[in-house]
Amino acid sequence: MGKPPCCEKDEVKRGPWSTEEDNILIDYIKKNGPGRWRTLPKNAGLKRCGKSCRLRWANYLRPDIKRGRFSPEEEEAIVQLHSVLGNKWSTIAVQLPGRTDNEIKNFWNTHIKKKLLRMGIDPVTHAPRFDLLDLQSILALYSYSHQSLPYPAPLYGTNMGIHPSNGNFSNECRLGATSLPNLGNTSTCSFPNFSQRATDNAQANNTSRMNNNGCKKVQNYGSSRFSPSLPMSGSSIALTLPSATTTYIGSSNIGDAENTEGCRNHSSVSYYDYGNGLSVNGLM
DNA sequence: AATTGCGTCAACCGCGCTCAC
DNA sequence: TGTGAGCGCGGTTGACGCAAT
Repeated sequence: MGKPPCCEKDEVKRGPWSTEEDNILIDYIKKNGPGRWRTLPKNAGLKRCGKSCRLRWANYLRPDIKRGRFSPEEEEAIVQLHSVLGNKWSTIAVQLPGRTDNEIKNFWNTHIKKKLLRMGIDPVTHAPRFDLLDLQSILALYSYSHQSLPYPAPLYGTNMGIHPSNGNFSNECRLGATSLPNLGNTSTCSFPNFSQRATDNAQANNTSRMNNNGCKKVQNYGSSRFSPSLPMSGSSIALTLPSATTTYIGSSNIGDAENTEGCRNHSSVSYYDYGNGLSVNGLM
């Protein structure tokens, strides 16, 4: 025997809620508390399905709901939680006070999912997908020379950093870049929601490479003259750079992004030639 | 000014789980 | 133990507003 419908469809109002209906529901729940949704509409005098009442309360009328845009911190938290929990929106919502599962789900589907796809990251597995990448995005995937990335790599909102084993500045431009310099003239690279991982901060603090603003500088390589070949075979991509010039970032922008105290959360990076052959292994 | 395309998000739908009887 | 009510969850839809043409 199938489950009967929760309410007779021709006897209930559907569609957007009016202010009057909202007020009736709020007043009723203030007096009686939430719950008993099936009988609530009749008791409150609403021509709505109980399910609709519960949804309206849970996703919109509840007093503890935080409205407005998601902060970069919330966005990154959602991505990280999703990489562990998958589409468990209600579980994810527990970690984000004031946000509803529906709101997070919508934000994921309309913003984050598309963003990850643009970055060449599979929004389901959170693994890199080279078949999703355009050329510039592929160029964002590189590591130290001939060194495998520690996959599953940090896939989002990461940044230039310090080599995890020797503390030297990294030439690593991890996943998280949404754009690389246009091949040819431009020499900037944008990173959304730039944030330093705790481990990198700790290592960075051991260095003395600070700019005048007290912001950390990070060695990087880049590519106003970058014209690599992209042989793709098997499980690796090799990027070959044309020259072997090592330099530190001259701009303080990267320092701004790295510094967690007193520096702007700027997110642009200047690129300089670094040299050496770089490879990304263990992918695909 | 009108039309079209796209992004956003509130609301709906169906399924599955839990628990009381 | 079986059944059904109650509820929560995740997927999907569609109305609306804005930007581009």
